[in-house]
Amino acid sequence: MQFDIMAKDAGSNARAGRIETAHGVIETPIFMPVGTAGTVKAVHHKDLDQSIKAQIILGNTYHLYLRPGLETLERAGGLHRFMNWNKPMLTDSGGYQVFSLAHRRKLTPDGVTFQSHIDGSRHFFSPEHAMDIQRVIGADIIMAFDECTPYPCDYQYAKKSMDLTHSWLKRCCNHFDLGQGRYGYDQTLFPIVQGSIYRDLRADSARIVSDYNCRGNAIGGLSVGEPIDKMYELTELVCSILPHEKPRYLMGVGTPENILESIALGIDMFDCVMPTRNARNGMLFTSEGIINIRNLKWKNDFDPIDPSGTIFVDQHYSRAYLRHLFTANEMLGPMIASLHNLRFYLWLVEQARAHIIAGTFTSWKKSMIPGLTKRL
RNA sequence: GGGGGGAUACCAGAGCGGUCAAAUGGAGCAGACUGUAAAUCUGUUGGCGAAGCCUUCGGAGGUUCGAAUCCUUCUCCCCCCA
Repeated sequence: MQFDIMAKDAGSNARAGRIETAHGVIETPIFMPVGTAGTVKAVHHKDLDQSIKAQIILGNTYHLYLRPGLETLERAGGLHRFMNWNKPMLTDSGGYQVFSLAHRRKLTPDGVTFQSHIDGSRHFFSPEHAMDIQRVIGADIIMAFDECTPYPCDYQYAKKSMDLTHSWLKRCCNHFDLGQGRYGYDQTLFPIVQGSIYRDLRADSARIVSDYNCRGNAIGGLSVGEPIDKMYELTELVCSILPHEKPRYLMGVGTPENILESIALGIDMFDCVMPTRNARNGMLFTSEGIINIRNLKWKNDFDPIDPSGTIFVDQHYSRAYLRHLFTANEMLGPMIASLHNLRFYLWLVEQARAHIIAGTFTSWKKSMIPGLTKRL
């Protein structure tokens, strides 16, 4: 994997770059649709590729390990071939499940025992195991196994959690270096900065992570309920410490506004379930404002879903029709909304990139924010 | 023609003398959702309001301190036998 910075914004820390992987190029800043279980929910790969223009998608170690399981993934020749997605892919390590499935896992210095949300069976994940599983899945970029620190969190626990993540990072790197890609192409490991909302912890973590000299770095443990200003403050701090010549990935973020603000702070990569999950729940993001398509006000609105939208569904279907699909619980509704939201997110980062290159990013961002946060 | 059952909020449907503005579903309306246990979850649905007050359980009348609940009658619906 290689990263090149093509342009830097004058008025902020935003940059436009290019990541080259074995499965193709990613132009940054980029948003990565989340495909937890080997599918970006409700979206065909053809649409993901040609209409949404996704450049890289996510998979999840924990979910794929449980289903379909390693044997099937290995026999298939890895997740790329299993799901027939030939572009770049990234897998999360299961570190987020340490947080989101906190009530059904047991954490020890050695690793985490999860109780499956599917059948209740118990499975032990160590940092080494997380590396092995991600080797079998075969994503181009894989993530270190961490504890996504919960919020709120007192200083003592935040420190302990961060130290644990660091000790696991060492084990991840050691184990990762011993292995190799099993399908004939290289994989890259990204470490993850933790430290909750504490500036000194975040700074320590950023320095420690930087020292591993990986080819890209991630910031985790944010957007877990802390005030948004805190998230920006800590992102800015961590970006100032992480190496500038390597891609920075802000995990789990966020709203369209969060993404533009974080690009300005120096983030290159994002992922979030928001465009897909919220789409399935009837929320559409547009440059003019946020639409809750189930609301009565759209019942007889026969205008296109998003007149300035850049995917076929935006002009092809009316708001009234989409509302009808949601009201009637028709599966086409969530499908259309998912196509719309993902294209909007990809369009947004494409625009950000173009404006960084053109030198107009800061003013463009300022002009965009009101429309991104307004409720229609 | 004879016998029986029933009418409850938008719909379906509990309740069968005070703890009932009335269970529970559905539908409706609104909100939430940030490295996906999520096509999920939460709130709300007689009227005005902060507690509280006011009008409701097919219509009319009655019994009672008190009625959605008991009695009389009217209207309408369903079932069975001829």
